[in-house]
Amino acid sequence: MKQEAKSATGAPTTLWDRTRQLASQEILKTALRLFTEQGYDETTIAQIAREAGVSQRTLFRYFGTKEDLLGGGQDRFGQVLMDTIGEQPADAGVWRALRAGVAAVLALHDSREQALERFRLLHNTASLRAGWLEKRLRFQENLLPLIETRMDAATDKEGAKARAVIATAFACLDAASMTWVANDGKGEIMDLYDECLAAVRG
Amino acid sequence: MKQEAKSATGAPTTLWDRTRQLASQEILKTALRLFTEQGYDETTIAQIAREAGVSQRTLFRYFGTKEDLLGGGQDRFGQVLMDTIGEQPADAGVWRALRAGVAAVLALHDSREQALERFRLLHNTASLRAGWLEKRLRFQENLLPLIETRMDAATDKEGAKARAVIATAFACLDAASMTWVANDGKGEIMDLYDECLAAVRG
DNA sequence: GACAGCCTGGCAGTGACTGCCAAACGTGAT
DNA sequence: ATCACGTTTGGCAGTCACTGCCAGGCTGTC
Repeated sequence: MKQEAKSATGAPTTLWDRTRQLASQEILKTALRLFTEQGYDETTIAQIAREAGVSQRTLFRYFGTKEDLLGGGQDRFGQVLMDTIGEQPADAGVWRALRAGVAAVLALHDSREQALERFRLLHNTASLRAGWLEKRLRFQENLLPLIETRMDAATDKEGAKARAVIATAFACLDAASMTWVANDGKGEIMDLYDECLAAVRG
Repeated sequence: MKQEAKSATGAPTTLWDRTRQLASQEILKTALRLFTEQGYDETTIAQIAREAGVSQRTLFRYFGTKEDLLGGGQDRFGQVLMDTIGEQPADAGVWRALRAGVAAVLALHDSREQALERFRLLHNTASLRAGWLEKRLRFQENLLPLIETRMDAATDKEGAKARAVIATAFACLDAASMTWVANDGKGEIMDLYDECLAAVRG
């Protein structure tokens, strides 16, 4: 726990760090391959560990849960979301701020293909969906204070309205990404998002 | 599989049916008690089975999963939702129809206290929340055709807008029930729902 | 080169959940 | 009352995700 890690320019990376990263990538790659090949539920941790060349115990040390093997940096999503929304000008409305956050998160994907593959897996696997929705709820809760300050906070007793607004934004993202996947990645998710939000807000 | 069960007036209920129902209720009662006493995650299936006087195997035959032990008839929720919305007059808008559905589901709870207890458990237990959200997503998907016909369906390629509208309604229900729980059951959920929807739709 | 520290693998255990099988029990006909 | 039949039940073993614990190996430091 000595915090030696140099952030950007990885000059003084120790061998450990490099090995760690290598193993991590290998595990992630193997997992994603097996998931898409045979499905999430049909792939066991034992199999991933075996094919990645590590022990189950080690795999669990890198990724605490099976879900974490998909969407490597889900925690990063939350961070980017918070940061982006926080950086929006104070006079930008809630909807504009939320839109910016959503766009920023979507921009995080490495490639269109990877994003499509992830979303497809996500929307077609019940167990994954559940986990994802849960994690997302936590993001929403973190966002609450940020959004509340952008609304007429005083009259609101317990943040019900702010919660509803945030949840609606995510609901539109959901609808948009689902439709995007159903159309095999045709068009832009953000366009769909805008359409959805327009349909909701009349 | 002889379909002998008489629907309403249970006159010709066999001993089997009665025993079944009794056991089912006993299990459900025990589970709810233990969940509220010591928490969902801290309660094991073994304990519930022991205290309810049945084997684990039997418990799993009655309720397929641990989650099913809470919210005994979650499937019924979906049914009532569909039925109610289907019965709304054709010229009622989507929002009115959805509101009626939400209200009908909320009216299904035995008592205010029970509803509060359930919601509290739900909102405070990550694993439960996940399962609930997942099940709800399936309801939403079932609702799609019903809502789509009430919107200008033709222009919509893949039901993105309908999905967004439905998800938004549930998002408001979420925000409302969360706030309701936070306020220890003060006020009416439907009032909060209306407030939330108003905040979203401007 | 030696000591300290992290990383790894293996092992045993927990908890939800499932398939299988034999025993117990309700049910309808004789 | 009894018998055959179908249902229900409990126990057992097994799978899978996941967690502590411990010994052994490799790395970094002095």
